[in-house]
This record gives sequence, C-alpha cells and structure tokens, in this order.
Amino acid sequence: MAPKENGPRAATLTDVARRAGVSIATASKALNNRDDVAFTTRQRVLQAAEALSFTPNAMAKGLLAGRTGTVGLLTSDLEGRFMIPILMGAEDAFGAGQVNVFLCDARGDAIREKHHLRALLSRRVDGIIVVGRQTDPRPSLGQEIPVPVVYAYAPSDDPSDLSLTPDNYSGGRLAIEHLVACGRTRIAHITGDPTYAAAQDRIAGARSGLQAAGLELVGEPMFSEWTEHWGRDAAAILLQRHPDVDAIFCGSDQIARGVLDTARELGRKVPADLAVIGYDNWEVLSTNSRPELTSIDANLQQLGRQAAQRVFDAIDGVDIGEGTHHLPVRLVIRGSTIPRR
Amino acid sequence: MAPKENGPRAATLTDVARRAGVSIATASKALNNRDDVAFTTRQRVLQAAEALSFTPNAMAKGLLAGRTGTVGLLTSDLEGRFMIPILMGAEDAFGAGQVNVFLCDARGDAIREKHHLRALLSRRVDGIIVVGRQTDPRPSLGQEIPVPVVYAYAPSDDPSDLSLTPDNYSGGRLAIEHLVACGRTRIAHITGDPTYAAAQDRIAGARSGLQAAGLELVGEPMFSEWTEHWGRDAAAILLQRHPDVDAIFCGSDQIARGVLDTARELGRKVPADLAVIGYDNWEVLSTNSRPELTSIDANLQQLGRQAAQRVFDAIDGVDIGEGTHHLPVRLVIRGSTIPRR
DNA sequence: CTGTTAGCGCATTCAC
DNA sequence: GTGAATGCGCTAACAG
Repeated sequence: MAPKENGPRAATLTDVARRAGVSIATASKALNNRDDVAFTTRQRVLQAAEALSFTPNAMAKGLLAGRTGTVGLLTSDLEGRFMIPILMGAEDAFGAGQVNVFLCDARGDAIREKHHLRALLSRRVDGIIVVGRQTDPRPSLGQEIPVPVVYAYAPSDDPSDLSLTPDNYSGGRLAIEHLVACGRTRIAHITGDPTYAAAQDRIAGARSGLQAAGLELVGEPMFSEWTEHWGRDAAAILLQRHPDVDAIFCGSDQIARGVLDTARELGRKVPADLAVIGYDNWEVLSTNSRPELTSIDANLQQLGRQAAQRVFDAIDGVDIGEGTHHLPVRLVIRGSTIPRR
Repeated sequence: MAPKENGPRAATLTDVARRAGVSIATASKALNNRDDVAFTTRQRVLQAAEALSFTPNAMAKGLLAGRTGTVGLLTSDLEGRFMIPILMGAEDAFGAGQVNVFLCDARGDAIREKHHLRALLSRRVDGIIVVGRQTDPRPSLGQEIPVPVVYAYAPSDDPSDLSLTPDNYSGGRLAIEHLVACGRTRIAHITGDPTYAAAQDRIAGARSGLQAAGLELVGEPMFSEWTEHWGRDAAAILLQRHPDVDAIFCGSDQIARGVLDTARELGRKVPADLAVIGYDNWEVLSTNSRPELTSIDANLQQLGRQAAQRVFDAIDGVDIGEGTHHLPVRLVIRGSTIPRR
C-alpha cells in the first residue's frame, strides 16, 4: 500500500460549505434533508460534498446527540462453535439499523473482560451484549453500567439482568419425543461434561419426555468429554452392556458422530436397528455423516438477533424486562432417526 | 434489566472538576499525569473521578486528536471456518494496543460491503482490514480510502494494495515432501472446487514437490466439493482405479475425513498401507479422526495478527509496502501419515 | 431561505 | 500551579 503520508485528511463540513459558497449550517441542513433550504442551494452543496467525497464525522455527531450508534459485543471466547452464529445474528440486526458493533474477546479472562468493558464505556457505546461460552450462569457486570446490557447464551447470575439463553430442557425433551414418535422405547443417553448446565438441563428435559411416555432411560447418562472419541468409546460400552437399546440421544453432534462410527463397526444399522440423535446441528458434522444426523438446533443466530433487538429497545427507552429467558430450539430431522429414500 | 431510565448519564470531566473544586483544565492535567499540578490537587481530582466512576469520552478525545483508536474489520463472510482465527488474531493484536475493532460482515454482498465501508469511514476508523473468504483475488476498495487498508486471506486485485494471504503453494509442496519423506511414491490428490485459487496453488506446489523427488502424481487431481461426502466417493473411485496408491494428499480436512472413512471400509490400513494428509488443520476434524489426521495449518491467527500489525505501522506513518505477501504455513504431523505408539 | 451562535467533552495553549 | 479561553466537526436554536 502506498504510504498514507497523512494523506488528504477526510473532508469536513466546513470544506463542503466553503466549496459550495454557503455557511456550514446551510450545508448541514442540505445534507440532512431538512426542508428549509432552496433547491439550487441544496444541489450545490450535494455536488460539493460529492466532489470532496465528504463523509460526516460520526463522532462529532455522537458528541452532540449523546448517543454513538455503537454497541459492544463482549464475548468470553471466540473460539467455540457457539459464538459465531450469535455474533452473526447480532451484527446483522445492528447493521440493518445503522449501528456498528465493537467486538471484544475476553478470552475467558476476567481481567481482560474488565479492561474491555472500560474501553467500551469509554467509547460510549449505547449498549452491550455479553456472550458467554456455556449456558451456565456467569457473573453479572453489575447494575452500575450506564448503558443497557443483555446477556446472551450464558445468562447473568443476577436475576435483575436480562439474559437470553437456549432452552436446553426443551431440547432434551424434543429429542426424546422425536425418538418416541419413531417408535423407540429403549433409549440411552451419552453426553459430555456433567458440570455443564447444558448437559444437566438436557437430561432433565429428556427424563420428562421419557416419563410422559411411560419410559425410562436405559442405564444412567454417560458423561465425559464433548468429543467424537468419547462418543465412539461410550457407544461401544453401551452397546455391549445394553445390547437392546434402540436409540441413543447424544449430547452433541460430535459425540453422535462417534456413536455412528461405532454403530457401523458393530454392524448396527442406523436408523433401522438404532436411531441416533445429536445436538447443536453443527452442519459440518451433521450433514456429512452417514447417515446424516438428526439434531437439535438452538437457533443461535436468532438468539443473537433477539439480543440485539432487546438492546435496541432498551436504547429507545423501552423496558425490556429482566430475568433469564429460554429461547425455543428446533428439531432438524435427518436420516439417523428416520430412513430416507 | 431495570429500565435504564436515561439513568445517571456517564460523568463528564466537568463533573469531576466541580466535585474536586478545580477547573476542568486542572482536572484534565491531573488525570492525564501532566506534571504541572500540585500533589494534593491531583489527589482530590483522582478521588473525585473515582467516586463518579469517571470514564473519559473517547469520542471527544478522538475529535481533538484526529485519530479514534478504532479500526474496521470488514469480512465478506463470518460463516466460514477461516474468518474466525483471523479475526481472533487481529482482535488480539489490536486489543493489546488499546485499539477497538468494528466488526462488519458484508455477507458476500458488494452493496452491503460498500455500505459498511461508508459507515467505517464515517466513524473515522484509523485503518481497515479486509478479510475475504477465499484466497482468490478480490476487488480492491480503491486507492481513495483516506486510511490504510490491509487485505487478509483474499488478496486485493490491485498490486498497489498490501495483501497477506497463506502460501498455498508451499502448503502443497510441504504436504508432498512429508509424504515422500515417509517413503511414499504413489501419491494421488483429491481436492475440492477447481475454480478456487487455493486448490490450484496447492496442486502447483504439490507438483513441484513431486518433481523434485522424481515422481509424478498418480492420475489427475480429482475435483469436486470440499466435503466429506466427496472425500468418501473420490477415495472409492481412486482406490479402485489405482489400487497401488500408497498416499493421498487431500485438499481439505473434510475431504480427508471422507477418505479415511472409505479406506477403513475397504480394509486399507492407515497409515501402514495408505498415508493420508489433510489441509487446514481444523482440529474438530483432524484430532477426532481415526487415526488422527496429519494436516497443513495456515497459521491464520498469526495472519490476522500480522495484518493488525501492518495496520498499526501504517497508522504510525510507516510505509508498509505493497503487493501480495504469502505467509508461511506449517505441517502438523499426526497418526495418518506416521504410525503412532 | 440563510447565516450566526452556542455548545457536546475534552486537551491544550497562554495568561495569571 | 491554576484557570479562562480556543477549537476538534457537527447540529439545533435562533436571528436576519
């Protein structure tokens, strides 16, 4: 790139006004479509602005208006699979509303989070979305923040904050209901780390679904990592110990992939002999397996969009309420639970 | 969240000054560690600032200073696998330097990109990183932008821009050299969409590596999608047509996963009978396969960090040069090419 | 219709 | 040491 030798600094309203031969006030009015300006004058101003490729200084505007048209997105960890869709949803919702998003990644570090928060407040963001990496409650930023805050994915531990999180309980229940609807009665559960609220919530939902059908889980839920490896190992153990299982509800698509692998190796036909359902609907995994994987989609992009909408509302002075809201999830049916033709 | 009833608007320097019983000039000096202020006065000011949890208005500062301490990250598509690491690297580099990042996702739409660009310029970002989704050249934003621009991943089609992109040629060569070093001589290549520069560059690198070893590719490169499905199908075709291949270089980890799958099904031991190497080092795929997948890592986080550094330099008035720079990639050896114990 | 004026919050002269 | 005054770029009242 050519060295931007402090190149032609961006044109200012004064420049435009001078070039058009009017005062800056008139120029301002012309550019902002106020109606108290003569047609020909407006033409001259617009033309001058065009010629100088004038771009209004949003900061100066913000200084006046008291709002900046920016929001902060404070993530605890960009790495994971869950941030991105949320981030996309939020960016999308804000972008349409002329709001720009400051992205801050705290990398799971409280110090860094505090630091970023300061930076955001110093930039006078109009609102903040805090995105956590798990659905376990996280520490609140506190009530002293001078702008609205919405928590996404990881709810705040303070019930007077507003939090949006996926409804894992319903997800678990939905998965079971689907398996039951497919005629399965011997259903087992392989999942990840038991310390995750997500794992426990899904189990609770699953149990309620089973109970409603007069069924019980085959064996106890099997816990370990959220990995394909664990899925493979767990399935091997499970199918040996309970050869009569006819469905496995998996706590993640990764685990489900492992389960499918072992099932094929042991000669269990999926879905004929064994139905498998995953969780997360991570398409790279779910649509590339054999058979393709039925899964629960948490609608994360939608969640991000909603969080943005709440922040919008709050900025507009609307009371957005408080507490943790559990957003609906969705069943995506593929070949691992229903034979496809 | 409690309705932020236009809550206690953030404290201003004037508030602090009044509370400390000094003028705003003195308050400013005290807070900015200028030395022409009495010790006790400074104490009072600091204390007042603390009490009001004063946060300086970065916009007002920016208005004065002529720079905002913000940069724009203009991505063409957040969805893909490649954006995130780059984004993380850039955010990390900037964050450490007190710079905040505006994230804009154009979603592959030129109109939206133009719109976001306007917004960024209006916010007076000090610099811009443009991140593309493929390594094919993309249209330049043009030379008229009043701030430095660095292109990451997708290079600009204008050679007077500065672009950073992974060195796919070296990646292809590295892959082959590794296979040759493992004693393989019958090497085939399965890859994705032939219209991707990435696919062609890797092939060119691979061919040069083969030539250096006095070898040739077994058959022609097999093109289709970057998916696991294609990897499975292609491997089946390949192993039937050329049963003597002893190594497959795959254009992506997804493809490689498919290849591993078919290999196992056909009873080919990996890596004993058949070495498989992937590309991208997408850990979800590469570390969960059996055996784990040797792969080429494009060091994308590093790329993002470097792009940020270049923008930093340019902002500081350093000439950052121009042209497309190909950044080194890295071989990650796992069990699919070398037996592990 | 158009121009003058007064700030938004802050750092920076320059007098006192 | 400290404070009054100036201006960054812009919009909103007003005055002409």
